[in-house]
Amino acid sequence: MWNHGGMVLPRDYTRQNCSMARALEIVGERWTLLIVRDAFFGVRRFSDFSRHLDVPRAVLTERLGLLVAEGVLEREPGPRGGYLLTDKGRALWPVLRALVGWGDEYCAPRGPRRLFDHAGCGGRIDPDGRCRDCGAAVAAADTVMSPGPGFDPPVGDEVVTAALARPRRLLEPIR
Amino acid sequence: MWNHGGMVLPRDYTRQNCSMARALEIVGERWTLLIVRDAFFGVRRFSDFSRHLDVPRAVLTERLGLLVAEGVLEREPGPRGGYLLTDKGRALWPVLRALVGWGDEYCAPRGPRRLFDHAGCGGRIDPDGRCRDCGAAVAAADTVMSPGPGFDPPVGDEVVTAALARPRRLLEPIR
DNA sequence: ACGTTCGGTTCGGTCATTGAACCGACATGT
DNA sequence: ACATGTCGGTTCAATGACCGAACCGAACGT
Repeated sequence: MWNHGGMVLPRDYTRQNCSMARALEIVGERWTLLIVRDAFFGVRRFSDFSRHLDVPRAVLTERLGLLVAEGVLEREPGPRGGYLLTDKGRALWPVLRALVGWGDEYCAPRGPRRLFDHAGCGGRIDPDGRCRDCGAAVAAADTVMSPGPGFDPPVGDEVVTAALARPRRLLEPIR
Repeated sequence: MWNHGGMVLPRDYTRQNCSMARALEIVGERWTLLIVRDAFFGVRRFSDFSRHLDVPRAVLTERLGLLVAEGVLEREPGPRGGYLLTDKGRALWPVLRALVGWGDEYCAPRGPRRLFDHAGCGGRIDPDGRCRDCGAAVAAADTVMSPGPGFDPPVGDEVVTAALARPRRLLEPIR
């Protein structure tokens, strides 16, 4: 393995002299952003990430460890504590929102799969993160996510999949 | 190889029922977002991407081919035509801006490496893409990028690296 | 005409990812 | 007490992706 605890110049985006390259060293690997997305959706436990994402558990172990080491997630105290987003992790919300917005516009012929509304006033949230009604920049914690027209009803009976089929406030734990 | 020209359900983020997973199928692989970033910076030619990113040329060939196949880039006509961002590609700018903003805030102790200003009125552009002075949402084509306090002066003498050390308007070709 | 650059392709070695099996600690049921 | 299941991982062999270097024909510079 390449990193974990040692020096923190992994891959070799290093020479790029660009903050995006640094950011991608942390969240640019396969599965990582999907793990962070699930954390925004309220997933906190190893087994829930594993079942919902269907990622190999060895990879999940490595990614969660890296995200904790980089300060994106933190471990809940206790023997079987979950993984929670830190401030640094919650600051990734604009990145995820922008990616979802792009995917909705160009990769979702039946329209958005998930809609994001401002919990305060109920207005739809624009692609750039502003409430269409009150104009405020809306944080993840004030965002309510509901299934959109492109949403496919889930087939499995997992707790996580089922929970995401109903309107939910972001960051609220699923269990 | 897994895709290229055939059906378009590569990897297996497929079951995720989320536009972000679809987006990551296109731009989530190693190097891809850095290639797109360079395209915003005005890079158009295979050899310039290759030199500036120091990516293996076989990988660059594959990534450029995939981005063209997905409609993010298009090929300039002619024998040695460059790679240009399409509308779909230019729509990725908010994603890159958000990533750069996050990296600047959490991975750049000496401050931002690149500053983004509104070409119209000269105001700094906020992390969410608005001009601090005039309040408008600024498109990439109206953005001027300059070196910031965290910028390290380049060592090499490549055309691309040298060009990025001076203020430049995004999407303007480097040569 | 000649060397150089461009835009790749091919190749072997290395590294990462995958799916499956395995594991101890803990909880639950009977 | 005992069995059975869940949780949070680790280990392993096989596959796939990536890397660096070499090679190649077509276009360009002079």
